[in-house]
Amino acid sequence: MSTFSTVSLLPGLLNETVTLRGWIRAIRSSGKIRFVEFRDGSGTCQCTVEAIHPEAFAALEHCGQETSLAVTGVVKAEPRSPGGVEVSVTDVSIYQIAEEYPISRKEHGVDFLMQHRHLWLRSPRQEAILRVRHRIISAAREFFDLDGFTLIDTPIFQPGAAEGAGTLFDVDYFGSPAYLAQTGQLYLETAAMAMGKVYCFGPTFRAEKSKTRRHLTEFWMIEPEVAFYELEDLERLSENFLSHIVQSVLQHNRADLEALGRDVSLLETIQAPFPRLTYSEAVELLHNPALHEKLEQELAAEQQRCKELNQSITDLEHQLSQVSKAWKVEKLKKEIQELQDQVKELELWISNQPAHIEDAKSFEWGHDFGGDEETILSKQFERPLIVTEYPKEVKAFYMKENEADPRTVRNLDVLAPEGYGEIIGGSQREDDLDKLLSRMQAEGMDPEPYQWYLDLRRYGSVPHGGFGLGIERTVSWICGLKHIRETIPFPRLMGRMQP
RNA sequence: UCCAGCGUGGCUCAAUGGUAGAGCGGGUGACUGUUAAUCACUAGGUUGUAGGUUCGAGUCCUACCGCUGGAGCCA
Repeated sequence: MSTFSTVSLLPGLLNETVTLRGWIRAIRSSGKIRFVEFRDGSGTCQCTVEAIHPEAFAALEHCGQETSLAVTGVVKAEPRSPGGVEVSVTDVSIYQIAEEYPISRKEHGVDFLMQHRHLWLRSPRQEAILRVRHRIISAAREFFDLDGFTLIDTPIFQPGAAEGAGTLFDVDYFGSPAYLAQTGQLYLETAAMAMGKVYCFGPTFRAEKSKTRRHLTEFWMIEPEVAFYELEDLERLSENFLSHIVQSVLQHNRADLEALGRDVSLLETIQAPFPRLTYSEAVELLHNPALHEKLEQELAAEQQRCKELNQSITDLEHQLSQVSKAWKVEKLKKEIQELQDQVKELELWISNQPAHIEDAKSFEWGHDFGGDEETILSKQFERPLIVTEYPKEVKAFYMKENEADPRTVRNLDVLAPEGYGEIIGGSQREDDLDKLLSRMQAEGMDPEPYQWYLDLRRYGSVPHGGFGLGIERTVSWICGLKHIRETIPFPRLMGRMQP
């Protein structure tokens, strides 16, 4: 047999002899037959090796989890196999025998898994997330590519700050200071003046000391920038863009989402148009007594649910005291553990919520929304929420002033549903040279290093704008994850660089 | 940076201040349909580090280190 097949192709190869190359996810032995849970990156299938093939049978004698091997055998429809298909193996060729693979099929702690991230990636859950991540990225690029955008790569070493300087990673660039990119935007604006519709996709770096479930120090961002686009155009672009991504994932990765336990019905509603609020309307909503009442009711309902969960735990513990079979005890213990985790999460939410409600009531126009305000606002809608026209003071210098209300700028944030927070931030850009200069002056910025950027306002300035989508927060939302660390193969977090 | 919790075998966890244990994983053996297989046997420990209290410390106290959760910070 000179050609190789993959697990994903097996349903189309019934009764044919195939050779697969991959790894042992698990192996069980039952006297004269061995069952190999075989994975090759394209999928998982069960392989059986019977003692009537003595060489193949013996070859698997001492093979542990993650042993690499090639198997040859006949593909059979088999209802007793988990996937409905299995390979009846006649030949086995071992690449390498793996001994004592550290990640067992039982539960592990976060620290241990993060230290073994390079091996953790082989687990079914991580595979599913990686596939969804890939789909999100390819759908995002497909959306722009089909709409006449040109990909422009912007530099990662940058001479200065586009955002707050306190959050830049500085590097020594042959004796001169340089910084890792926080955004490709300024460069992308120049490219939009050349190509009209452009986007960049690359890693960005933030030195924020944020130790939360939604912050990475290195994350990937895809940023479109379009000449002649104004705020309303950006709103439409963002909702069509997100809808396309979500629908693409639903079309291609439904099995992955289900493996992750994602409530897919919540994603099916994600279609343009999205709800829109101006910042001022959002502040009014936060002050609305009807909202406060709704939040109070929600709090009471969750407190009730917490009580019910505690009751269930008590019931299970009672059952536990009457059960003696080892496997049943294990099962009950696990159920109890899961409920206890839920209660913990719920109690945390319940303890934070009164302060969040107070924050909403006392929120003053002019401040930026914190995570709690974002969560409250986004939870009032099933679809992502577009919030526009924030106060000038809390936003970046390059954002275009709003003519109708000069206290605000022509920007937009898109907040993901279910409390996943801001996934898109962007704006129409200030295209008037004098206004841009006076804005920079007001921020205490030296215009000298930005002359190249200011040239755009000197030579054929036009209205334009763009936004950035954070890939990892999008993955987190679409997969329904609790923590952003699982959204990227090798997360860089405050205080964690290994492996 | 602040607050809280946790550090016990490779992993996940037990252990009133009084002889450190279990499950999984590893090893050996049994079993021709397993699904986290099952059953029997077996090896594996300076309880994060350094001090202190005590007749006696995994357990109490102090400091440090590490991790987790949260707060703050944050296109």
